[in-house]
Formats: sequence, C-alpha cells, structure tokens
Amino acid sequence: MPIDAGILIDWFDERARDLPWRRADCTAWGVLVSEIMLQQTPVARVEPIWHEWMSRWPVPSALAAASQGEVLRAWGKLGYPRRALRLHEAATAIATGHDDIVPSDVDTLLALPGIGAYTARAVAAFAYGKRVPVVDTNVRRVVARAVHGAGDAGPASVTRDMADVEALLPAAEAPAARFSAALMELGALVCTARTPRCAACPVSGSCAWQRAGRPAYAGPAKAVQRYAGTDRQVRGLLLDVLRGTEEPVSKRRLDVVWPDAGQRDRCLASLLTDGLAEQTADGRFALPGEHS
DNA sequence: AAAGCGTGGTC
DNA sequence: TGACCAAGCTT
Repeated sequence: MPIDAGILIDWFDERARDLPWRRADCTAWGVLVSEIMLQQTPVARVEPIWHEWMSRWPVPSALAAASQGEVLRAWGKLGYPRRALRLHEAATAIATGHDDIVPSDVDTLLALPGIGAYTARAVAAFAYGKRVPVVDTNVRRVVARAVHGAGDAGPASVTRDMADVEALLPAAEAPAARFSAALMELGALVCTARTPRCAACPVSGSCAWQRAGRPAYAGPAKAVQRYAGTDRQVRGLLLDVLRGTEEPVSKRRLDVVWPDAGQRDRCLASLLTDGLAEQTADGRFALPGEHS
C-alpha cells in the first residue's frame, strides 16, 4: 500500500521541526553543511555548530580559505572528524571548480569528497527542489514498515532502497521534494526505531506493518559497534588533546591519554596517515595545516 | 561488502 | 549498566 503523499505533506506542514537549514533563506551551502554534520550525528548537537559555521564561513570559498586545523577545531566534538576534512576539500573544489556555487546535479555532487548516495540527493532535493529519492536510515525504516510490513529495515541496498522510494514519489518536482523531507521527518519523530508513536502517525491507516499486527523485526541481526577500548576511542582522545591547544604538543602529552603504548602509537600513526594530525619539524604534534 | 570511523544521550 | 541509536561515507 503506497503512502498517501498529500496526507503526509499536510502532516509535515503542521508538525515539522523549525530547523534552520530548512528555512527559505538558507543557502544551498547551508544545506550541504547541515547534511554533512548530520551524518550519524543528532540534530541537537549539530544546531549550535552549524550556526557558528554559517556566520564564520557563509560561502564555500570562505571555508576553503581556512586551515585544516581551524576547521577541525571548529568541528569540535561532532565526531567522525574526517567529515570536516572532506567538507573542507569539497568546499575547495566548489570554490575553484564551480564558481563557489554548490552543484545541483546529483552526479556532480557525488563526485565531491564526503558526499555519497544520500547526501547528494538530499542536497538536490532540499536545496534545489529536485525530484530524486532521498534515502536515509529514517526513510528505510518507514518504508520497511509502511510498505513492506516489516518491523525494521534489513541491510541497506542503495539500488533497491531508491527504487522503493522512487515508486512512492509524487510525479511533480515541488511536492516530491517536500514528500522526501516529510518521510524523513516522520521517521525521526513518529516512526522511530525504538518506540514508534503509531497513535500519532498520519499514515497508520495504510501502514502494512499495522495491518500485519506490528510483527517484530525478523531480518539478520545488525552488527553492534563497540567503542570502549577501540582505536576509535583512542584516536578521539588523542585528537581531543590536539584540539585543545594552539601550540604543538610533545609526544609525552599524548602518551598520558591511553595506557597501552602499542595501541596509542598505532592510533597516532593512523591520525597522521589520515591527515587529522601533523608532526612538526621539532617532533611535536598538532592539528594539520597550522604549523607547516 | 563488511568493517572502520567519534561522540554522547537514552532507557 | 551497557546496548542501542543518531540525516553515512569510504575502502
């Protein structure tokens, strides 16, 4: 059973959160920055940082002119700092190769670093009003339930997931883009992972999962991400030291963050490889681009 | 194509 | 408490 676009869009008009990157005066650059920051990071943590970035770097060329270290420091504790580096790279490419204008074409967007299947279409739809399937984890869950009657989405498949959503999309551009935003919002506010609020759902009447009696998820178990004790945690601790100082720090200052020397050194080396840290001529360590 | 990559909030 | 979750991308 397809989701009624009119009903969903009406619900969105009434209930959507007033997020700054959804406002009419938000630029395509603002939308792109928000999409990158929102990858695996909750809205509440993104909002204040997004505002800082918009006033500090209102256009791609402004970000491109900043050093990597400044960008990483401004990224703060949003997590996955490689995103910040890639956004900086993307800004440089947009400034030099696209007249400082964020591309509206999906394939052009896909060619930029850090922009994948979801983000490219999110920018095309939300910044430029294009009719393209926008599939994130929220949308996959909503479709799994409302259309397929499953408790949750199985493993992602870009091709299949996009075809599912394409089939639901209104024919015209403007309502299609609005529908895409509404599907995501429904997944974020109502059709949530843990405790779906089906009583408040505007499309529960046509939901296949409801009709099937809300069966539990039957697919393969999802891999659980460990964090404590992993390289990710150690890299995070090292980076936190570098973020906290303007001056390069000695190796000794980094050694205190983690007891296992082998893991520590491996992580520091990987940060250097990833371009998230740099070693100065005198052997100390710093965020990249500020002391070389 | 499965695994790696940060961080913090929730129940 | 710790497992799960949050607008993914890259290799």
